[in-house]
Amino acid sequence: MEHSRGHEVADALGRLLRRSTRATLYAGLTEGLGPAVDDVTYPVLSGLARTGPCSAADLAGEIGLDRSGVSRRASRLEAAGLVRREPDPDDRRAVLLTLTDAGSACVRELRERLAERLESALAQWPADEARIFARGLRRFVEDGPFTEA
Amino acid sequence: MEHSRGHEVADALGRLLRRSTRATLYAGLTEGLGPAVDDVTYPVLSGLARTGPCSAADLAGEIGLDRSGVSRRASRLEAAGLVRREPDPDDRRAVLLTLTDAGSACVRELRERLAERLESALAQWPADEARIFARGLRRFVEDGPFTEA
DNA sequence: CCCATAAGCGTGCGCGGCGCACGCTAATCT
DNA sequence: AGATTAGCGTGCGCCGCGCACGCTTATGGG
Repeated sequence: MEHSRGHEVADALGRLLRRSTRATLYAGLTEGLGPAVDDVTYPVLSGLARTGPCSAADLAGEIGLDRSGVSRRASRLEAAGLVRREPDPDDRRAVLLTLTDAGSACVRELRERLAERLESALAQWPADEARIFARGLRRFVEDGPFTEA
Repeated sequence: MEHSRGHEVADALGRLLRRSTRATLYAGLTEGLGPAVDDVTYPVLSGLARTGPCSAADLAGEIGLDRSGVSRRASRLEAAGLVRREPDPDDRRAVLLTLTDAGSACVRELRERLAERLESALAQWPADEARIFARGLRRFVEDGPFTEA
């Protein structure tokens, strides 16, 4: 078949990922939140909000880059008062990255803004189609071709 | 509402984009196709296949990065015989990037591999859900929050 | 109990891609 | 015809990334 489902998804997915680097979706999203929070540091905040207090190594595995990068980004966020480094009570080598209250508020604000954009993008869709798409996207990410590297 | 549709999509989308950089989806995809074709040059090939012969500037707009980057990537692909630079017959300043036969074959192979991966990921879904998801994703990318930068 | 090995962390370093800006050629406008 | 504009390739500086090193601390074996 000329246009299988796989091809269709592959095509759309490729364009999606490509466009995302252009960052029309994230453009200006971090406006007014200080220079420390941008599209580079955002994954750390977001991931940290998802996992809770967490070592840099574990967080790196979660968001998919090197431990060193996470550590550096965390340092930037720490300087801005959005992330705190706490000693792990169970292991004196380890350091737990934690969101401060300001950090939590920041990620909440960002998620709100992003959700708003997406909401408006989906607003014109047929309701059940939007519902299935949202569910499908979640399922695709969780059970999809990303399981393990 | 605590978990609006927008939040759901935002969450899944963020994880998707983050995971994609980790490239579990694209990992090993370009195996055996020579050193010139990788996840960096792939967008140029893919975009070129979509647009047909095209200037570097236009292609840059299409895939969302700087003209210079496209030009450099094209040079790599040109050296590998996958892309050819042709003078634009209508404008002697302009240069049209074109896929060679080998380039076309290469992008066809890549799309095939990627589609295969996605197909198998979607295979276990309820059929109509997969269908709606695929349609939705396409719609989301084309009409969605990416229109214009 | 003590020493060797391993785990966790931060950081210096080299690599590579990206965007800006320059110089050049060719088209367009007055 | 001269001036301005558009299109192209490329040199340059910047920044993020992954590797590897040194340090501290936990763990396991003699």
